[in-house]
Amino acid sequence: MSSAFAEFKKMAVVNTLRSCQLFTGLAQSDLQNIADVTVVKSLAKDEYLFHEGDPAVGFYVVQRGAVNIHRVTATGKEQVIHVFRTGDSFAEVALAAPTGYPADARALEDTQVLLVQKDGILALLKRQPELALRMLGSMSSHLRVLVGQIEDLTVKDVETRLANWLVKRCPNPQSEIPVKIELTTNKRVLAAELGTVSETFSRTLAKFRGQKLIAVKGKAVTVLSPVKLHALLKRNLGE
Amino acid sequence: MSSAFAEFKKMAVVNTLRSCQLFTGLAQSDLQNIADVTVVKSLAKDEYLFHEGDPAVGFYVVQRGAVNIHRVTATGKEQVIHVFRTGDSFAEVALAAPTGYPADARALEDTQVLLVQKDGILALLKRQPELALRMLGSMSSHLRVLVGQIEDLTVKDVETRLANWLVKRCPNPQSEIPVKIELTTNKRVLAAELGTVSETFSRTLAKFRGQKLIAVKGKAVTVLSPVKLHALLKRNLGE
DNA sequence: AGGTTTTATTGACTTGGATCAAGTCGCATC
DNA sequence: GATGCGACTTGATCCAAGTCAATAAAACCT
Repeated sequence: MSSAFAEFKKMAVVNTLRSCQLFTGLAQSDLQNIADVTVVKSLAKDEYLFHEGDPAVGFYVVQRGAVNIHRVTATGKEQVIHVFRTGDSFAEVALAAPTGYPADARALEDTQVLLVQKDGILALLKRQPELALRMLGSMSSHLRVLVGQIEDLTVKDVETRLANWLVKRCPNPQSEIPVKIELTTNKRVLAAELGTVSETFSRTLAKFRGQKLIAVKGKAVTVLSPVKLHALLKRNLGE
Repeated sequence: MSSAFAEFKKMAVVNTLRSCQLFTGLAQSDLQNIADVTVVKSLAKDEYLFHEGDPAVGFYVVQRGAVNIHRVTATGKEQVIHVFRTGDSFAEVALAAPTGYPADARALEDTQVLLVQKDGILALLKRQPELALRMLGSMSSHLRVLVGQIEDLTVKDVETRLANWLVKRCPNPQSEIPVKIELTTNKRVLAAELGTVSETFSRTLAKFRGQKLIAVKGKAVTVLSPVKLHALLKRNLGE
């Protein structure tokens, strides 16, 4: 029975792996090989997955929930680097690192992640150069995100960052049709993701509300006119 | 003769590759294979190597000089992401990316770089999984730098960033012995590297000068007491 | 329902650092 | 040595956004 149950669990893992960007298009046999070196981890809300400096045991794929990657400074301030959600992979940096993880990881809600274990996947990579290229690709896209974020934090103001965030979530930024966006986290976390504090976030929402660009009702933000918000964004970036 | 000359050039390339962090410990034959897919590029001061969005033809190793990686915003402001110098590799992101380069690259002085061509190195990586792992390692260290930089930009003020920059350049931060640091670029570029403008940079130097922590004479900055500067740094980070 | 805690909003105040505007120094070229 | 130009310094001003503080509004209990 234990074996049948194990088979079942492995299938579930394979399915999650397949849905992950990093592994799309891989052959079933490859996915099964990866599943063999993978373990499932459950995290309660606010539980830490790892801390900065912890020895790197592998990288992760989010199966359910959300994981906040951040750094804590000596002053106790928390700088959010990224929030990863279902289907995202993170901490690939672990594979190549002689040192530990470069940041902290904490579950924002009840979460399940797959830990793809370092030793196992490294052995696999040696036999599967294609897979190694994929990992390179995944890390490069994370690099891009970071590069973009550095630009964000230094040159754009909060208004621009929020406008950008909202526009990104509109199916068609050229449209006149209102778009309702349901916030998946509380506003303090969202503010941190945008590199600011909740008060400033609140004020900026209020400003947009005053300009009739959005309407807010609890956790639901409605972009009244995507095209107008998009215009404001372009204006802010433009000159 | 042409063949003998080509051999000589290849040897020079191999030597540069070997001195690059990314390739340390590789077998001579591997290096030669890489050299075969590499071309040398010379850049005059201020010449651009590539622009954001340019199709990625490969990644680079600095043989001589310095390359400034930056982004230019719509407003014309330039945010320095990193300055790479002799022996550094950069734009490895090119290998895995379907899109173009994510930033601009410009020579800060007369510079020579090696272009490791995408197609060639990819074919090589497929045959040499070990090499792929090394590249993963290199990218991960870049990722770490970026993560650190995000923290720097958001959490630390200019005074702290400059103190950190200076302390890093002291052989022994605990020492009482003055250390003379020769600036390799003009102060505007240096200010940009630290995420600020030349005026603020100037003021901060002046502040340190007032506290007798440093002495400035042209392009020579002397840290009068590394241990005192280090103490200030710790104090700033501490609380 | 009523009380308690968490989360959001708004106002008043403060500040780091960017920007604008004068200088000043260094040094190359005629 | 004059002149002119870029690099640097210093002063004055302004603004975005963080902090502190006081509600207000939800969410969560028994």
